[in-house]
Amino acid sequence: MTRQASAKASRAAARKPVAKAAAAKKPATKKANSAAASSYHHGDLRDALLKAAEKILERDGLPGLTLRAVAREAGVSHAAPAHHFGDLTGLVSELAAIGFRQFNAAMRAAGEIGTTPVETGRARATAYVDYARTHPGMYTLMFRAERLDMKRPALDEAAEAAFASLVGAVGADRKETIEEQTLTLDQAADIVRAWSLVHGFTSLLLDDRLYDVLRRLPAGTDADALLLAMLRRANTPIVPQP
Amino acid sequence: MTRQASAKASRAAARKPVAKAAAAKKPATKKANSAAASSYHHGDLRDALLKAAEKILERDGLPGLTLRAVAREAGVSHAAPAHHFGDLTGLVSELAAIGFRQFNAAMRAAGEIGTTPVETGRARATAYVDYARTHPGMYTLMFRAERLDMKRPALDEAAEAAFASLVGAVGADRKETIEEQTLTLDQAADIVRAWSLVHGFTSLLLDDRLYDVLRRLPAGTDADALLLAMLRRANTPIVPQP
DNA sequence: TGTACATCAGTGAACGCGCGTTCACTGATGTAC
DNA sequence: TGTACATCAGTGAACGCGCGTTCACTGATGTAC
Repeated sequence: MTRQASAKASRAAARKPVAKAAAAKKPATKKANSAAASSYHHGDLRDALLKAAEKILERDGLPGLTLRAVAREAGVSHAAPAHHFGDLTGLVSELAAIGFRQFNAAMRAAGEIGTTPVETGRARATAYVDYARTHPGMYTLMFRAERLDMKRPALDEAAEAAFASLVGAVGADRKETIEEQTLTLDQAADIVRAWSLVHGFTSLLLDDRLYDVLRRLPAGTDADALLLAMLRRANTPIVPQP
Repeated sequence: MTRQASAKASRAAARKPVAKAAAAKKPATKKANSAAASSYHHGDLRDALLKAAEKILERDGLPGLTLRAVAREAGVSHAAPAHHFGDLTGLVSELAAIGFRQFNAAMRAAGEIGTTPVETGRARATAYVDYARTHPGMYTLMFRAERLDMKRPALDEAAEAAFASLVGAVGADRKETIEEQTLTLDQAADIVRAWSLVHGFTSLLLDDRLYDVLRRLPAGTDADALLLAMLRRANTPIVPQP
């Protein structure tokens, strides 16, 4: 079966099975489920569309993420997503907000690890790269999509929260509380330095640009080892002092 | 006049003026110009298509770079680019190779600046960011286009040459000649560290993600100042030693 | 010097595709009475 | 408890758009003789 044919088939049939599955799971909770039990009204389509969008994003990449593809994946008519999100920018921006929340949660959890600043920093950096590797589509969407509307409240809020975490972490390394509203040049430099280092590594890794380095290393040295080595070296001056 | 209408008009008329202009410029040099003087055979269409592609890339971004748009910009039929490059991947890969050559030349020129390693490193980093800022489309194409065929000889060669420059520069900082074929983990760590730092900064800058930092800095502090401050800080440990 | 001819760069019409958007519609929901 | 009705989530047909690809073709070039 071709992909188109399969999509066509599911378009016709998917709505009912989905509704039935939901109904079978919790058949009695009427108030919460009455909508989902129907085959016409989905009940929680907005959420289902976002889940479908994430799935497509990770499977087919950003170019595959279209309103029609999302509708297809969710088994609804192709006009339904526009109903909920207005246009692709709307959907994609809401999806990115979810990404920032996931990402921020991972960062904060990692911040609890380790007893020394060095250990904690390492844990955070590793979590950063890990999130990007397990959610490459999301990461790409969050950090380089031209299509995002950063002024959307949900997205703006989530992105600001992630930034605040970064600022807090750098402040902790500097043994101070950074007043977020006005940064000194030194504080900004440290923030941008940490961010650039790990974001740059992540970007190069996702774009397959570290291959040239990795293949020249002793067999068995993987990206994780390279990241840790880089972080270790990052604690020494780039240019040796005379 | 709408963009479509204008494109339509130029499609019909552009070939002749172009040929005439070329003929007027060097009317006598027969051998070099006999092809360009004709209105049917372009003479150097391959080159003209690449120039048109670069123009579109910088003006409309990667999504605007299509075979048809390139043909339109060059004033030839839309089937002509396929004739020269096979498909979009071919054209885009050749274009990226040009980008890597430009980029590498800029890096090497910057490497001549400065008398101390710190000054030279700063010049190189600045040149790196400057190239990306003056050629954002090209930079994006080179470092994140999924569409590139890195196995194309021209592209592979140009990208490898740029990488070799980086390795050489890091080797100079380490006061050693790095044998490119087999890296130690420490050498690789330093290479990736320098690259990640400047590539990360560049990516965040191009994607407008440094806005949150810049707007919190004293008025007048621009991206250049932030870059220099970051490089200065990068010569101290991330986490202060106890 | 002139002519015939192979080559091939570039044309333009045609095709099918997937997309976003629009819009009159349908059918389930929940509230007012 | 039952009925009427407003609401609105979701449908599906239709539209126009730009794209890549194909292919028979045309017209300039340069070489062979």
